[in-house]
Amino acid sequence: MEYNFKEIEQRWQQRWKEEQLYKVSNRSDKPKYYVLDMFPYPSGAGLHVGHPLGYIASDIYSRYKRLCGYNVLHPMGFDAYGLPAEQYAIQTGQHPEVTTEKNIARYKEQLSKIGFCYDWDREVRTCDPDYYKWTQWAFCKMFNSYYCNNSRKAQPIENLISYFSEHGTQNLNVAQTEELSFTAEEWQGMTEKRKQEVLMNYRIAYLADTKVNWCPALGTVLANDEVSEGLSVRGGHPVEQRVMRQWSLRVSAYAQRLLDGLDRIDWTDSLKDTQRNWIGRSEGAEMRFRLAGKDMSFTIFTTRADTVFGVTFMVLAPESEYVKQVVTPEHQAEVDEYLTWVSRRTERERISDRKVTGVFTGSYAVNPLTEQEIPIYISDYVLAGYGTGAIMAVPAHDSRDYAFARHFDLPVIPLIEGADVSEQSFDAKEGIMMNSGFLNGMQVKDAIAAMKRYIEEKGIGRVRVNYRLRDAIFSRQRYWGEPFPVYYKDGMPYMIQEDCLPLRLPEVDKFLPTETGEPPLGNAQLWAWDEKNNKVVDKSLVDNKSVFPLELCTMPGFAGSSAYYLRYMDNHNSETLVSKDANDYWQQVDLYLGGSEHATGHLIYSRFWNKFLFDLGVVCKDEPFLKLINQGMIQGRSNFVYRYIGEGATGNMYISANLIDKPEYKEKVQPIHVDVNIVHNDILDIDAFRSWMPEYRDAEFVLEDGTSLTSDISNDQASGNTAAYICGWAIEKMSKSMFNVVNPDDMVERYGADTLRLYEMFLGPLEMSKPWDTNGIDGVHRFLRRLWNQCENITGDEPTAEELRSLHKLIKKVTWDIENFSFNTSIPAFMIAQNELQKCSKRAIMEPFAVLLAPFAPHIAEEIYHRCGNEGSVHNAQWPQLEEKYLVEDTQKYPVQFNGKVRFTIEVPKDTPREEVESIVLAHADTAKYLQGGQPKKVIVVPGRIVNIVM
RNA sequence: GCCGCGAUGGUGGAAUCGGUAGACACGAAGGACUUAAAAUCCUUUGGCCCGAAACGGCUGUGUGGGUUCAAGUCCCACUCGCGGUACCA
Repeated sequence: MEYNFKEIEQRWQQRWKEEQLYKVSNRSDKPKYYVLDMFPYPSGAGLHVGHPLGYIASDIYSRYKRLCGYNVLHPMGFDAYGLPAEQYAIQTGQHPEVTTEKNIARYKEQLSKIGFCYDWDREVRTCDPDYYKWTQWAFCKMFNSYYCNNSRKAQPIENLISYFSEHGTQNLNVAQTEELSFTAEEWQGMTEKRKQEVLMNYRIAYLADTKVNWCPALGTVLANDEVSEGLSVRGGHPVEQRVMRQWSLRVSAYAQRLLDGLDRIDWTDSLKDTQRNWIGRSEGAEMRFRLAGKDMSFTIFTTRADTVFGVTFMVLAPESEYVKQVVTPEHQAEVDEYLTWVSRRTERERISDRKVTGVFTGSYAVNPLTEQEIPIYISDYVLAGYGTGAIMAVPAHDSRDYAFARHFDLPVIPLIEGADVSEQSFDAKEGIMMNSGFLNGMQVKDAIAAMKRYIEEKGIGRVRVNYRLRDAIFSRQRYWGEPFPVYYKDGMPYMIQEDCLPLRLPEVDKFLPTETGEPPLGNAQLWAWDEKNNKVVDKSLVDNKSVFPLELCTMPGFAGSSAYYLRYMDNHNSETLVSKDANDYWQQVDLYLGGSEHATGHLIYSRFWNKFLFDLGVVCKDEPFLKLINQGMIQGRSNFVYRYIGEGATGNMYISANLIDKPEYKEKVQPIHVDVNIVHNDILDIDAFRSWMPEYRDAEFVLEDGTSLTSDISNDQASGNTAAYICGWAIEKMSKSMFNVVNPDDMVERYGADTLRLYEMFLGPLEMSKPWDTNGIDGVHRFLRRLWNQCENITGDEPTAEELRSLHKLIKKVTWDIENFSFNTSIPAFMIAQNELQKCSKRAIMEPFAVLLAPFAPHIAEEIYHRCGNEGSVHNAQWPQLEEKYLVEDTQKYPVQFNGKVRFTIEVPKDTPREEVESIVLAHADTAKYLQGGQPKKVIVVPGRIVNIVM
């Protein structure tokens, strides 16, 4: 009987659905295992063949764990808020909800065809009010919390308020935007509004004027991880710097815990390194520099306290608070001009153009150690957001300071013996100090420590740890996102009561900013908060007494994706984000699979979010994802035709790939992308090409054998031309514009889901990037067809020792592979076993075979399992147990090497002693031949492995 | 620049603990079956050399060194490719 994959797959998918095979309970005696795929954004383009790679791997692992007796949670849902749907809405007027709904339906259809074991009853969507209720809830909790550095956890803001009324800021050790100082009396004397302003300095979710990445084209602010090389990651639009009042999350408070936590989780080193770099911890010192002739000082941060004796100038960031205090009247105009120029530069210009710029302020600072006066400059190579926004410049030992000093002709004082600073700075933290007073003769490392001590003793500064990690900007001037549960009273934000959540996203008549430049929610009519009745009312009712305006920004993409893994544990719970029972049972994600592109975004934010919830006592684990695997990208394999552009070119003649290096065509052809779907094994379907686009209708070709094919088709047929047009190829990103997108639906249609799943795994190691080449898929499809035919009539015969050996070899291999996420090597193992067993259709062999195959190819495995006479599902079976006794062989093969080269092999009884193996080899007829009369110097016998004779 | 990852036939890749490099699959070539095609099956397939033949020789895992009886695998230096990051003091 023909292997009718379509019929088999549809039938079983239907039946599994009816029987709710994949429904997962939160109550079970079995041990739990939680497998999670990264939250997909349902884009309008649908899935291409690269997307399911990770899903297939996680599906295999989930099914394997299930067969091993675990209760496996393997959910799927959608990160449904986001820019593309909204941009589409702006262009077409189609409500993003409608587009999103449609895209999700398409994704689910595509996913279900591939036969994943998701429990769809647990699906979540970030745009669902029942879901974003908990996003808003967490935000309120963050607003009402501050971070205590002593207890190293988030605390209720009330604790801080009572501390202030008793002690003011004395001995306060908490995360804060800037260091404030006031007494208990001063606190008590503050107005309500002033108190609220002060508290903003400490809240974990806070409103502040911050320098943001503003993207004019998208009309919104973007987070650092949403910007790459000065362009928005989504859409590639230019981004500029602006100061705006924004919601932020005090992620930086958790910097140290985010760093420490990395040591306790099983992620790849590269991913951990990326996060460590992003967090960017550096230990250094803050030091106060007095202003010459003024009763004023400012603070800088340095990791090279040892170099104070070499400071020849100071530099402030253009945005630094200190700038206006330092500029002298004579230099005001020049400084203003510079500041204007800097503010006009886009981020992109700043990155691409590295020339030295800056301006002198007219003021001098006093070096606290040498008492020398040194000029203060402003330059944009100093960043306002890091350290204190001010540096002491040591040109001899910092390349940026060096460039600046050379440009402005400032002195360079070398501080390390033997360092040549005539051409460039000496940045390495090594060597012996000189020109440095009491540090002279010390190693750099000791000098840094000594200077830190000195600074603290003399009260010039203090030891300090800085992090590169910034607070996350949390406002977006967009429509399609979670609304903030916030209204404004006297200019200060207040949270909507918990029991009134969710605050639903209102309807708007257009998705663009308002005429006054407010975000799209400014277009909503029903968008004001009635504090008395606790409900949303028409904004015309705003009286600022009991009815107040609501926040107009929405939350960013990472808001909804930061705690979704918790919601899957208990997605129907309307009382809490996740019940204690459910959380205690599922604990955390055991295996998380997804792309490494989330290293500095989602994977930082959700670790932060989870730690905050952990501090609140809502979750029992302080790390969300125990083990994480990055799947590699599937790249596209593009095909090209080569248009002739040399002499006499018609612009419509194409040269076959292997001819283009010939002298008559070399450098006279232009490669043009051609749709990979009209190319098979690099041979162009000429008719399909001619009808692909009107411009190719009369295309002419020079074929592989050098003959030409004109547009006169009858002529070609008459000549009986059998040569082909061969296309060139290249590995590129899979994208529409390269015409190399391959759709999983087409693959399922042509080969079936089981073949697609097997082939995606067969392509190569999960973590590595690899090109998709449909050409190879026939191989795995043939394997399934052979297997199908082999299982036509299952018998009850006793298996032979050979057959049992093949089976148990397979059990051993596949079990090891799955445990080690080496899925690509399992497929050949199945092929080899099938080949060894091709005459075997015994139930005792094929039934366990089917169970082994079930995680990889669930449909055909189910069919074979049922042919073996089973009623229940193969997916409820038990993973076959390896029995080593079947693998034991009674003989042992030894390759025999002479000077490391294998010459022949011998076969001896198993467990032949080393000495005996040696004498057998030396007595072997061929040995004399290879010794060529010489004597072996040494004979190495590695028991069970190899023999090497050294001559 | 810095950090990370990678490089093995025409192609994707295998070699899991330092022990027969190229498993498995694609492609290609040849053959069987067939009126024919498709499908299926069989043989060959890293390169070079010798030869009537081979269970024949040499060479071979990006480059150059090294350690070892033995290196794709370990060490040192380098080249190229991919990804991340970018004035973080």
